[in-house]
Amino acid sequence: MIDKDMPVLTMKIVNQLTHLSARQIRYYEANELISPSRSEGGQRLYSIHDVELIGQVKLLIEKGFNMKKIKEELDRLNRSAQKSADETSPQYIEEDFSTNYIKKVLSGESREIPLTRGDLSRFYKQKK
DNA sequence: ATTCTCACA
DNA sequence: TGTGAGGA
Repeated sequence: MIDKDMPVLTMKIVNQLTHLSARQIRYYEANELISPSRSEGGQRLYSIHDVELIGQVKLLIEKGFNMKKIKEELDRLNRSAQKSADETSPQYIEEDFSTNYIKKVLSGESREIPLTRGDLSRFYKQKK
């Protein structure tokens, strides 16, 4: 199982997953919209959860929201969705399709990854 | 080969 | 937001 909060994705992978530039992704971080961890060498390591967040940010930007508004919106969505998530155990990705998919990405076996936010969400399952 | 920070002829 | 410099 891969925990959704495990920091295992490099910038390159996230670029492919989100179709966003490293510049844009770092900019989101500068505005406290995401909080990737760092490797010993200082490289950012993103979790699946981070990627989902980035996808939401991308959508809101396309709707014309500025960074301040997006942060407020994200916080609001988080608070309402967190109440139910807090009581449950950590979320996991299904061991079959999504895990194999992630492994392909991590191994570099899969180069082009035309995924949209909507596509990505289908890889996850809420564990109750 | 990748990513990081900083700064803008 | 892009991009080049300079370093890890």
